[in-house]
Amino acid sequence: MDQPYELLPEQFQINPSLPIYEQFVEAIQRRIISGLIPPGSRLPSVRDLAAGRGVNPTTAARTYQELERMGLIVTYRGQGTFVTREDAVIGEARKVIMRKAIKEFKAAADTLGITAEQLLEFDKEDSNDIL
Amino acid sequence: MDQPYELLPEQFQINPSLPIYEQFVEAIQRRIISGLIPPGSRLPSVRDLAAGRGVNPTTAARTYQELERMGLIVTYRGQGTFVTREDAVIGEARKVIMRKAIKEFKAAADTLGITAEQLLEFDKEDSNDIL
Amino acid sequence: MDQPYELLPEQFQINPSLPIYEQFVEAIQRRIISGLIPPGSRLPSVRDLAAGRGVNPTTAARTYQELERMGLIVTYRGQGTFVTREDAVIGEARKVIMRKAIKEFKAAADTLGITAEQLLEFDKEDSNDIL
Amino acid sequence: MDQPYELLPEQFQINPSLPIYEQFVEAIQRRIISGLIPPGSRLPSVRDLAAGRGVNPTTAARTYQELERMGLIVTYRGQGTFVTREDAVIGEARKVIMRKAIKEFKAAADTLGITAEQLLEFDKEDSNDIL
DNA sequence: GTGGTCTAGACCACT
DNA sequence: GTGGTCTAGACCACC
Repeated sequence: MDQPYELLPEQFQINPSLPIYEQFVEAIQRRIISGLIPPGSRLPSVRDLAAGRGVNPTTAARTYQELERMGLIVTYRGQGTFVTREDAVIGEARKVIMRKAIKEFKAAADTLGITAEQLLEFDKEDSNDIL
Repeated sequence: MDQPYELLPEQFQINPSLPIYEQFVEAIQRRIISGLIPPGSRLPSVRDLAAGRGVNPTTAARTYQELERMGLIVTYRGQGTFVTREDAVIGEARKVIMRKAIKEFKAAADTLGITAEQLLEFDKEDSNDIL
Repeated sequence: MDQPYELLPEQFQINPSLPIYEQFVEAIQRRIISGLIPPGSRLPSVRDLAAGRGVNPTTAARTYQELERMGLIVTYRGQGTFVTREDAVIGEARKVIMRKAIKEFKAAADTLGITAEQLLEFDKEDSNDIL
Repeated sequence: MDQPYELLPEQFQINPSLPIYEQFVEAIQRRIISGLIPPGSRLPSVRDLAAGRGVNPTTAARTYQELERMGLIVTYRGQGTFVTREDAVIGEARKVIMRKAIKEFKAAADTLGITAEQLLEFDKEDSNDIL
C-alpha cells in the first residue's frame, strides 16, 4: 500500500459556507505538522483527491498550490507530490500555528477584560455548570 | 455629550479582504459585551455611522441588523437604535464568545499533540527566545 | 372615577419592531369588542394616552384616527372621544375578526396539508409531548 | 427537466405593501415544509429567480439568505443553493408554524371570550348564513 | 429625524 | 456559472 496514512480524516465534513480549499489546506497542514503524515510521504494525485472527496479538480489543485507555497509539500514533475523532508520548515510551521493560536486566544481574553489564564480557567467552571 | 463612548475604536482600520459589516459587527459586539458601551446606550444613526466611517449607509444598516438579530441591540422605529437592557442576553453572548475562543484554542493544542495549558506555557518561553 | 376600565392592559408591552399605533389599535379594538370597555365609555385624551404610555402624541392621535375609521369610536369636538353606542358596528367588527382568524387558521392548515380540525387537534398532542 | 417543481406558485402575486423578500421567504418556506419541494432539490439561481419574478438580484439573494439562516436551505459556494437534507430541521420548522398558527387562533378566540373550538364551529354556521 | 426596503449595477472569490 | 458584498441613490413608514 502506497499510503498507510489518510490525507484527510475519513469522516471529514466539508462546511459549505467556507472555501473548500481552505478547509483542506488547514486539515492537511495539521496532519503534517502533527506527524500523522510523515516527511517524504507521497500525496495522492490532484485527480484522486478530487475524486475521493467529490470536489472539483481545480479545488484540489488549489489546495496543493497553497501547501506548496507554505513549503510544506513539494511537487516533482512527473513523479508526484510529497511532504517536505525539511524538518525546519515543518517546525517553523508548527511555531507559526502556535503563535497564531495564542495570539487569538489572548486577543479574545483581552476583549473580555480578563487574562488568558482566567479564560482557560473559566472552561472548567463552565463544564461543571452544564453537569 | 450625547455619547460619552466611542462606537468603534478611534483607530479602527477596515480590512478590505473581509466583509466590512462583519468587522463592524464583531467590533461593536465586543464593546457591548465588555461593557464599554453600557446597556440602553443610543447608537449613532445608520447615516452617521456610515458617514463617519466612509461606508455606504446600507452597509451600516446591515451591521445593525445583524446585531439586532443577535439580540444585542434594539431599534425603536423612528427613534433610533439602542443597546439592549437585557443583561442576560449580553451575558449569554459573552459566554458564547468565551466558549468559542476556548474551543478553538483547545483544537489547536490538540492538533499539536499538547494540552491547552502547555500551549499557553509555550508562549512565555517563546517570548524569552525572541528577547 | 371617570374611567373604571383600563384602555390598555397595565402590563401592555410595546414591541419595538412593529408600528406602535397598530399595536394600540389592535389591543383597544379587542377590549371594545370583548366588552371590557363598554359602549359610550369616554376614552382618555390623546395627550393622556401618549403621556401614560410614553409615546409620541402623534402616535396616540393616529391610534384614535384608525379606530374612528373603523367606526368603533367617535369624537365629539370639544367633549372628547367615546366608544360607539351602535351595537351593530361592534357586532360587525366582532365578526370581521372572527372571519379573519378563521381564514388565517385554515390557510395555515391548508399549507401544511391538513384540515383546520387536525391542526387544532395537534395542539393537544403537542402539549403532552412537552410534559 | 431540471426542476420538476415550481419554486413559487405560478400565479404568485407580490403584495407591494409588504417586503418582497419576506413574501418570498414565507411562500418558499411553505413549499419546502409541505414537501412540494423535496429535500436536496436545487433551487433556481439568485439571478434566475430575480429575472423570473422581475425583482432585483439582491432581493432574491436576501430571500435565500433568510432561508439559509433558518436552516431550510444550504448554499454550496460556486455551485448553487439546495434544500437541506436534514429532515429534523424541516420537521421543526413545520412545528414552529403549527404552534404559531394555533397560538394566534387561540388568542383571537380568547379575545372574543370563546374557545378555539367554538370559533372554528362558528365558521360553519357563518357559511350557512351567507348562502 | 429614524430605520427599512428596493433598484441598478459593479466587483470579487469560489467551483 | 454560482453566491456574497458593496456602492449609489431613491422611496417609504414611523415617530
